[in-house]
Amino acid sequence: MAEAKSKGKPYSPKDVEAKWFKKWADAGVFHGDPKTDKKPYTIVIPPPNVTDILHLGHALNNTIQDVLIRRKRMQGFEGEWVPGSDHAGIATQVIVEKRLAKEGTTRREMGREKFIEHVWSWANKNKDSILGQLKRIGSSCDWERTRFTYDDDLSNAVKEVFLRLYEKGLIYKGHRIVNWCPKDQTSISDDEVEHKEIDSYLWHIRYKLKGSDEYLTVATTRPETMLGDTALAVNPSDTRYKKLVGKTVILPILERELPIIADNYVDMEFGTGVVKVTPAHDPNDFEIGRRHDLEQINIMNLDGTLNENAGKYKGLDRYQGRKQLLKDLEAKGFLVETEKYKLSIGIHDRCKTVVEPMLSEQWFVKMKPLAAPAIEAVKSGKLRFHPDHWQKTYLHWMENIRDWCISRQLWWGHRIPIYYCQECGETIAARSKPEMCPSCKSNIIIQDEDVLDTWFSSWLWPFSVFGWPEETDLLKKFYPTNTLVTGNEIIFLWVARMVMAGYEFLGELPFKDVYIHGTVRDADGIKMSKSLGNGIDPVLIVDQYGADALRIAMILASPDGQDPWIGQNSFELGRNFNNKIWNASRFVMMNLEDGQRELDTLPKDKLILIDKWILSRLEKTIAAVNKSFDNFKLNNAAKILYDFAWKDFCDWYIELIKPRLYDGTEEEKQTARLVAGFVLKRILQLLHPFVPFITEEIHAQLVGNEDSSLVLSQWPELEGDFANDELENKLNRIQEVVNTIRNIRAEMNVPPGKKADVLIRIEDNGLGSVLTEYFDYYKNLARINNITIDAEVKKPPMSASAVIPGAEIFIPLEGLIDIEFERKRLDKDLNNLKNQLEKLSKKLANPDYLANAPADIVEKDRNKKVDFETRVEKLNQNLEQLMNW
RNA sequence: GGGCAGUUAGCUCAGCUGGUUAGAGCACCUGCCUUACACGCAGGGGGUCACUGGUUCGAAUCCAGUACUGCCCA
Repeated sequence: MAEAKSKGKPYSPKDVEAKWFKKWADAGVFHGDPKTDKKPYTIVIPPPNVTDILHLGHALNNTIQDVLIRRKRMQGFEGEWVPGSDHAGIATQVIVEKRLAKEGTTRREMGREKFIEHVWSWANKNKDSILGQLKRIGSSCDWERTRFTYDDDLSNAVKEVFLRLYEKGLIYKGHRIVNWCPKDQTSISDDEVEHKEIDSYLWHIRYKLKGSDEYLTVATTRPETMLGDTALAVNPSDTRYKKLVGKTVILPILERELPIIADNYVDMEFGTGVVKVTPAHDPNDFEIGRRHDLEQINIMNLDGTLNENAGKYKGLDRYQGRKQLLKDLEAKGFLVETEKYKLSIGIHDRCKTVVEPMLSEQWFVKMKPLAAPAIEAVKSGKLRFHPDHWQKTYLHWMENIRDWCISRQLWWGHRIPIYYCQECGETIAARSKPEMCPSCKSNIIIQDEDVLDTWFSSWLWPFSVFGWPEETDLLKKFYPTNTLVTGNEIIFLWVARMVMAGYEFLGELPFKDVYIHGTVRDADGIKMSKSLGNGIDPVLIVDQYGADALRIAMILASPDGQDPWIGQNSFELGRNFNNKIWNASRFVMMNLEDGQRELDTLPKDKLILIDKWILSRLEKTIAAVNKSFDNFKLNNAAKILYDFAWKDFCDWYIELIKPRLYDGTEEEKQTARLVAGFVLKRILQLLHPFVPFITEEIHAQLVGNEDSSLVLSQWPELEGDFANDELENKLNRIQEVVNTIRNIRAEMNVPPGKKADVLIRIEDNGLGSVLTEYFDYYKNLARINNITIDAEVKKPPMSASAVIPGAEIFIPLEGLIDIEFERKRLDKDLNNLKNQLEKLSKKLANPDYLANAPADIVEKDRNKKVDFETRVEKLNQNLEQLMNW
């Protein structure tokens, strides 16, 4: 098999991209100037975790930010896009610990200081990789202002915030049931717990009533916690158990005595209506315990094994203990039933360990007071989500906000700025370690061992990156930021908290628009992530297809707020598009004489229909693209440009100007060149935010000057007087004729090399004159030899025909025509038309329709009907004639 | 259990405030290396718009309900 040959050379992104990124960086065009008079447009990057390198999900996130800010720079804004990364407390520590385990050591063996050093080197390595990846996809960040959530100045902000909230009484330390991860041995916040439904059991266990042979049966999903039971509870209005309240039961195995109490929390319908109460191991039981002043018995060690309170089960892991306990219960006749049950369990989102509700002393932030302005911001429309339905999610969370557990029993993170006097027990909040205790003057002072939740630094990101709490120039110029671009999974964890922090510490919201994009999935619809192993490194795609291909493909594949499915051929689409633009530009440049670099001038009095048409299309395209941007519909904007560039400009305009460029007069040539250059330049500008490298390269070649950059050029303006429907319609008629002839030729198998004669019988004089006037321009598109356009045209024998609105087209095909085939073709058209006509006739015969529908719609349908009727008639005639051949 | 999305061609998706002959890309079929582009050009096949009701002269589009899918919260 002969290999398909390619004549031209396809666009090769490699050198172009490296060259331009360096030029931009050297010129400092991404470095926002706080002293400028220009209006700022600020974005802070959602700092990627240093746990790992980036995948395509991040590529989408950052491409969107880049597209937005590049356009704004072109519109004359001072752009400032702050890049950086997040130390990602637990996540990073977990990963480093895993690696240590492989090397046969642990962090405890290593010690705090050495371990932290270790994590730093890991973090630094990934930080560099991440920034490198961002650069490779073309991110126009301010690389001189890269930040890390664990940097000194950002840590300063964290301390400041903690102390302010502490002084305000919004941070408190409390004994609470928290989500405990036995594997990482730290508390985690509610928002770090994933809920999952699993198949489990409901165990029915009976407790003996003291001084009686009666038993009470309790149903539980976590039988091992019974070792910490301190009561049984029933609903006070449950008549079944009313008389038992106040009595005592004997806890099986451990044989402790437990009171029977009444509490409204108990659901009479669930299980037997009797519940065991374990205040130290369940949040609801904790509350019951508080109300009834019950003892709290902790039966578990921090690693999830059972402690001395568990009696003979001491030392067993929680699940081993459960197994053993159930065996014993069964042996002694306490286990009365094992029922299959669907259970929802909490899992630590970072390490996937089942979370244990555990009583412990932790630091919390009171959230209610912080939420109020953050709710108001959305309700009043100052803060907008795109797509806007996400505001419902945000508001629901905000309105049901719970206190935030911020302490973590980790080493990697901001140490809590709280000190304890070892002599008198005084708690001291301070920026640094106090010399002596303010109350007893002791100098034996130690700092709280715990660190802060990683989000306690992230929620300050929009201002901590600019040096807050210092009142820096940067802060004044670039805060509040404009747009936050992120995924929906961190609306609570991050977005909502940033809004609260913005209002609390700066008195102003941190951003005005929140653009929520979908989560990238692979070709099988599986969410892309490094831990699942289906995460693709964007750099691999850049190497293969180019950054521009990656970018435009990701945008085109990302429906509005929905999850995009990204497979290999997604990127081919982008590469092909870039290649198309490249070649179209090469064509235009080939035809622009070397000295002729005028891209902003139009010879308005020399324009012909074709030129006016593309300018009209251009103007409408600019308007539509702007509208899409304003509504944060980037996918739509990209699609509009894709279609305009490929279909209108390449497929039609370029083809339609070839006759002028090849055979026209000097003036005609010049007009075509000027318009082509004018439109091409604007295509490049409009596309530049999406595909910055290739557009910059073409533009430089076009103007013959590598210093003239698109980055700070103007975003195309509407000229205002080009858009013209009537004129577009005229060109559409020409396109229809060309399409129809092409169709006939293809269906009748006319060889492409053979030019045909065409006869057109026109009814509509307007159409006739357009077709006549522009024949020279479109004749090659339809491969026409001679044309006859006249109202009196007679259908030649042995010709194929087609009927379009206002005209009939005949192509004599002596020797080529297959009459049977032609009959079938016409039949198909005829049937199609007849169906349409029938529907339309019914509609127009309906008096209700005529009475209610707007006049212009009815008028349109009437015209359509007339057109259908004449076309049916003509098709019939043509069919009849076929019979006579 | 509550909430939020979604269900349109084999696949991934457009289709705005109801009136189009329901579109695109990929895949598929046919013909073409036509001096910008085979990463291309031209043509073609393919959809009872999840289902059931309702509103309306008219519904892929609005309303209600049902089913299924995904996500979030409890």
